[in-house]
Amino acid sequence: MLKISRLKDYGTVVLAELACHQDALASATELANLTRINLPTVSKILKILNKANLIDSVRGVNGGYKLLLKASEISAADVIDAFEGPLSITDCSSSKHNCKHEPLCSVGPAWQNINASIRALLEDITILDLQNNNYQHTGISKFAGMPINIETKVQ
Amino acid sequence: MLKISRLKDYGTVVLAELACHQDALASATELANLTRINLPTVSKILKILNKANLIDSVRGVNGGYKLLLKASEISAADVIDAFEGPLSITDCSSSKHNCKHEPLCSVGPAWQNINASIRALLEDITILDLQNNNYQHTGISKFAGMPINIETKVQ
DNA sequence: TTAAATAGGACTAAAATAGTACTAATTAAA
DNA sequence: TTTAATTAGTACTATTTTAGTCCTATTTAA
Repeated sequence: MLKISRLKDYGTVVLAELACHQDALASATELANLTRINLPTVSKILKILNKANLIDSVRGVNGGYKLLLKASEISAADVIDAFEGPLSITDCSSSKHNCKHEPLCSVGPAWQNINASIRALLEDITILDLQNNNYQHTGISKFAGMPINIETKVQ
Repeated sequence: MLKISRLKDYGTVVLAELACHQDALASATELANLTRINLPTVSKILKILNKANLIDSVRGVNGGYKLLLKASEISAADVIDAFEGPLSITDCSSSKHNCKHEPLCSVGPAWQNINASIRALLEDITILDLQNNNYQHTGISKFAGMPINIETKVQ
């Protein structure tokens, strides 16, 4: 399936929530309550986002987290990168080539372009866009009735 | 990670190989040799593609597979659909909503638009494009030097 | 000194994925 | 009519990835 993991999805939710707090600190506990995501999971996500320099942390009593950048300056691609480094749609769409199939693979190079396109798409979407749901794409209308039917799984 | 599975990637490779054979039948064994993908795996892929009506099969001695549509008529999205049904970038980007977070989730609706955009992108790419590596996207140049570094894993 | 909070890492459990193996059905050709 | 080549279908196992939890250390305000 072409998908981002649940943790990354939650990552955007937590960032969006942090954006609502502007420069005020929010603790992991508060964020867990606000987002209804379990505390240990929120905590884990915050550590990852912090390590990726998307948020700032303050330890000790009354500590917490806040955004280091504005919501409009954090892209969906940044979030994905925070969790695992730059994305790649297939193993061989990476720019490093050492796939044993490569000499025979007829489709590899094209995936690299596709990968770049998807990345470009995700670079253009910010946490602010996600919050406001103001992301629009010219091609959307074409798929107005498209049959998406992945089951929703909650923790 | 935002990625399609290896099996789907192989699916495009096998389809591209079949496209080279035009209307002649190619057996699973031949295709395995040509693509260097293990026979049992190629066999599994062919069954899936057949079930999805992307290819035709003939049983018995001298049997094999061939494309049902032209390479220019099969999109990357078709291949993904064949393996698992329509794609969805996050659980909640589906049009069916029963996520317990939904009443509080600030980002869900936007993911649905992003999902549609990525799907539109993949709908526009055909097996022929993949073969010829002639897929081009206006945004690519922007990411010419982008740091992709996912390790390549081969079977 | 204490309590609230983050940091980091280790661990377990669950889910997804890949790959393999086996049996049945089909068909051309000997 | 028998045999061998070939696909169909299904079930199984192993591996990998992901999610989630827990514990201990560190920091800091009160």
